[in-house]
Amino acid sequence: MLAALIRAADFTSAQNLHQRLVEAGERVGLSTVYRTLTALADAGRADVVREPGGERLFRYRPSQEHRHYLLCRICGLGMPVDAEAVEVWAARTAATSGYADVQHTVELTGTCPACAGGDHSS
Amino acid sequence: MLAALIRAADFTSAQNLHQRLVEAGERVGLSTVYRTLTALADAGRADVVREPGGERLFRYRPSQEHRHYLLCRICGLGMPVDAEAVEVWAARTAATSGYADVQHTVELTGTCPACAGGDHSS
DNA sequence: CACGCAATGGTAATGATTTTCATATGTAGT
DNA sequence: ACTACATATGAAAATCATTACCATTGCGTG
Repeated sequence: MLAALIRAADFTSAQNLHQRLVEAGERVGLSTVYRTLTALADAGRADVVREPGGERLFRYRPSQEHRHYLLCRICGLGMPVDAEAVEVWAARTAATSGYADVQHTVELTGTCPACAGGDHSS
Repeated sequence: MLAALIRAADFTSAQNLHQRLVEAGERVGLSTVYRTLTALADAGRADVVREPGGERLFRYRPSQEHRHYLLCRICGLGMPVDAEAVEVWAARTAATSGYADVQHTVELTGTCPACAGGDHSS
């Protein structure tokens, strides 16, 4: 199942992943998918973003570092972005705000070149 | 009902707002609350953030500009932050990414001075 | 082999949001 | 003033992802 998530290589919802596994013949329960995904996220080996609809999307992360992504609103293609500036800004804001233990969530969404310039209308 | 949202002065969930209205004697349906809140958000007169639990929180915004907030994880107190750096970064990232129509979501969460240094343990 | 223990999977419960639909409210036209 | 039509409203039902339960399975140990 970890294999499946890695194979997905992009942001996937628990529902979607489960469905794909079942269709692939894997005998796995929705509960287990959620459990594994949540565990992965807790362990810091998966990134989580929240879809407008409220659904949570997971993506396997081989490395240890904190990442941010730019997701295509049409096809869902996710692209890691360099968020150094945001990290710095977040740290500074945290420091000057008086708030403690500040965490941040940054999500970019757009239309990827393929979908944008694209001919999805033809 | 708009009055109630303004009176709240801080991030409030639709459910919460509705409950408060009903308790205040206002005869209003949950549907209307959602409708109004969504309309406000669409019209750009309300900010929306998403709670970890998946709940949507709304906050009235008098001004027209795009804002970002730092929310206290304990008491929910929201504090507008200067996100100029993020805006710039987002714009630049949008430009270099090849993605079109890039939007961004930035949420900071932390523990506000009152809750942090606080004596919530005594 | 019996026992315990943690992981699993199916199902029911939860909770927020959306949809539906019949009703009330209001407006314009006659 | 009265009817016709559009719009906003509220109650309840439908939806959907996620979580909680619980009986069952698989496995290692005594």
